[in-house]
Amino acid sequence: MTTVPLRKDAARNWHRILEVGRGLVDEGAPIQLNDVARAASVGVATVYRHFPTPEALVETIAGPGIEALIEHAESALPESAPDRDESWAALRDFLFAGVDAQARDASLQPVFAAPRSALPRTAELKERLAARYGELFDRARAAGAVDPGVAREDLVPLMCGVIFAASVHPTADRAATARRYLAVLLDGVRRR
Amino acid sequence: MTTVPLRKDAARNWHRILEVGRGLVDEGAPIQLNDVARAASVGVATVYRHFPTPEALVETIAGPGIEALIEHAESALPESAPDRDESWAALRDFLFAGVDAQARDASLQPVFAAPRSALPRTAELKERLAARYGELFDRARAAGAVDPGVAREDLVPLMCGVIFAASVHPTADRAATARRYLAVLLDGVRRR
DNA sequence: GCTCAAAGCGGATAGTCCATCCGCTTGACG
DNA sequence: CGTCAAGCGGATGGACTATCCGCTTTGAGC
Repeated sequence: MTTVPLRKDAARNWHRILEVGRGLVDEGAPIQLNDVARAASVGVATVYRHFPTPEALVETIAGPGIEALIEHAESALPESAPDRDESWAALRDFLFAGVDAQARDASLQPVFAAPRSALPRTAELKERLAARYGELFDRARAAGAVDPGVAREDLVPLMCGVIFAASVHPTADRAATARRYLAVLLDGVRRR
Repeated sequence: MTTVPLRKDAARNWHRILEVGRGLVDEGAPIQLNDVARAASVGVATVYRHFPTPEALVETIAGPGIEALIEHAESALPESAPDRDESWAALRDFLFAGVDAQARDASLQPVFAAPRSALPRTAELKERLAARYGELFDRARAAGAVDPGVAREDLVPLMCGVIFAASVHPTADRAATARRYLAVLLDGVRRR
């Protein structure tokens, strides 16, 4: 992955495109690369060169958000202490953080929900995040805090499901609904 | 809603179109009305006349599935007896039935997940179904079997979320995963 | 500061897909 | 059988996608 540094103009355009893309994502608009080009005052080909598909653009937009989640997870992990309640609390907090992030940043949802193969650029990031979540999960599970019917691989799907469910509910505040649903779900995930 | 009966040829075409549409839905293909027309040996305009959008076609395809769920619910409801465990079991069984149906019939998912306003044709059916689920829910709730943080209006979103989560999970058997997730979720919904 | 190779640019345009319109056909009914 | 409205079909304009290629800009080397 040794990338030659971009030429000055190319870097400028890259940022402009990303900015426009971020704006579109935030307002929930569908991403059409020709429109992005016009809005960024850039040729169509320039957009397509940097981002061959809308998904590639969204992926790149989502990058920082994923990294933030990873850092969040890493900063809190090392304090070990596999006490049952603590390990559960740590897992729960990160799931809430993940749901909050997805509710806040619309670029995350499609990236998390997409199959691994569809997102070459973020595959490695997702891997790292999954590994962090997995560690938290394993600790909680080892401490006996988790229902044995739930596995590591279920965490991301379940988080996506929570966000999706909240977006189906015809409510103004999607984030609050998502938190509520996650709370209910976690009552089921927690072992009794 | 007094509809003039269709002319013989129109009815024939209508069925052909629906059949083709059902096939496409079953194989998970995206629905393009021009393709449907060709596959049904029918003019494009004929398809558009019956179904102005792909959603309208899916809606109609989903109709019988929704009706089956309604009947299922109605046939079991009247036996009243608001005993706590029984009312919970009835609610649970119908949620499982709903999830199973969605896993089996791909046309249901978009219809359930769509906002009321987007689906003029099925709005009334969805209403009826929601009313049935609502009754089951209210009975269970009145019997104290349900977590007070969950409301009637949450049932459909949560079911959609379960299906969505299962479809994110990279597994062969989506139906089984969905059932598993629903079981976990219901552990959280049930009052302890 | 000048030169020049190559990295990068942009927009014209060919390829697709979508949905409407309108002249023709067919079924219903007396 | 004749009438005529309901219904048919596909040609076609409009929108969107993505590529190609001739031109411009950059920056490394002198």
